[in-house]
Amino acid sequence: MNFIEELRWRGMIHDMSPGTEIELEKGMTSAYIGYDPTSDSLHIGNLASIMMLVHFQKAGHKPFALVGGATGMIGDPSGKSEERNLLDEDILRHNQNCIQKQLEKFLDFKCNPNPAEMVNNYDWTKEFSFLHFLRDVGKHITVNYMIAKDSVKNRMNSGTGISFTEFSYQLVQGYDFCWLFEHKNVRLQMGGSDQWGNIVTGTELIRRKLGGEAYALTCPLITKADGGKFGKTESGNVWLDPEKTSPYKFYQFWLNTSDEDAAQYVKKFTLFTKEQVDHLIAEHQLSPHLRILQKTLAKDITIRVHSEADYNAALEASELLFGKGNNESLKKLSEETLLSVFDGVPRSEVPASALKEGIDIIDFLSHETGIFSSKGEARRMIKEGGVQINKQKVIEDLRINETFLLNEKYMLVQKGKKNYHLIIKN
RNA sequence: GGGGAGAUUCCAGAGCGGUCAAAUGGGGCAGACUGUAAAUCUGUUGGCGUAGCCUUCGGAGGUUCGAUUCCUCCUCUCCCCA
Repeated sequence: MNFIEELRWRGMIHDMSPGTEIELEKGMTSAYIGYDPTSDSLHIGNLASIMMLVHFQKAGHKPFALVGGATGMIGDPSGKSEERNLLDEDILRHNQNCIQKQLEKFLDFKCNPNPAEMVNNYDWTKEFSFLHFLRDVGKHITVNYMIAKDSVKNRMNSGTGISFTEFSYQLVQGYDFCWLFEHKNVRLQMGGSDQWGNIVTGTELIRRKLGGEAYALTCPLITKADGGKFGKTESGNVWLDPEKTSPYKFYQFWLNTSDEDAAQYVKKFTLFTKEQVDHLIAEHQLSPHLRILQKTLAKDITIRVHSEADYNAALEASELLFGKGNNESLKKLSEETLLSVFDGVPRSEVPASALKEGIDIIDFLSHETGIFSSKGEARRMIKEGGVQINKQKVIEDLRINETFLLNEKYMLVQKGKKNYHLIIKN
């Protein structure tokens, strides 16, 4: 199965320029995708494009990951319109290194003959003078052409307008493609469907400036069946960096996807073959309550992004918290397992002396630990049966003391079904 | 510059002198059901406490026994005519 066919059955093609498939059939081709280096970690919103590069490399082509040190400074009008800050070079390099480390989990940067390669457009942009840019790049593209782009048009019609800087964005990105075409023989740029306009400016620039033929391929935006935005939770982005999003939370994110979404995500985010995926979906439909799709999806992605050990820990934690876990099984845990299971769960400390005397449950849940922002809220939730300590529901006139401690040091407070809080005796 | 409308608890949006911590809907949170789902149903959604009290309805004053509701000024938003 070739690259395009592979993407096609996975539903990862939104649009591509004519001739792309023929070009790829000619032999090993190079393609690139750009990443924003404004953070030192990628998030799962980047996952679809990463997978495009993975499939690309697996099909025997050479993938390039570009970090947009230069473009990141300008701000792409296709996305949100907030002003961006200039990143200084040190941070930029740091972010680039972190991003490369994450990409190494997916792409092979060492294999032959098609190792992945990382580039930073800051390298060929930083010395580029304004005049030089106007003469060398701006001359080839008409303003009429640029204005016709949806991203620009929308902003021109809106009350806020568009700054010259952001207007120029497509030229800077287009120049990247041009540069890579010339110096790295890159023939194809890929990305999310929102990047189509920018990518095509690149192919246009290549045609006019270099007389070359380059191609564009985009994948659809990842959607959720309920219309919500993919990749966001109440607590923000889901990051690939375990420091920012713990493997447990990461695993939970995928486990909690809806049936429809899971079927879509298995195709897009795992490397299972078409037969395997069809089989999984069929199996899931036979017995949806087993949630085979979600479990397989969560396992596969967690292992690839983190590790087998992280997956096992996340699984263990999940079973303990949602499955057969009860007061007894909690008490049996060693301190080490306890801490690893609740890694990433919010914590607060309580002085040993207070526990010795005993604390009123309401004070304990509000002032003492900050789990609830007011006593009323704590009281209300207890009445509703929404508070558990060490997996046992609590009542209002309870006093918390040392007998509640696990391993003589910890206490697990649960607000509702999914919100855990680890209390540590200080 | 002239004329008009409005600013209410997370959002939308009622209230138009006491019965208003403030209708209703949405959202959030929780409970039941369940597959750690969806749908549905129920409860809850200022603080302290559970008698009641305290701080809230753009800001500052005023009228009144009493104001979210009336008056004055200020700030901001929107609409129409120039």
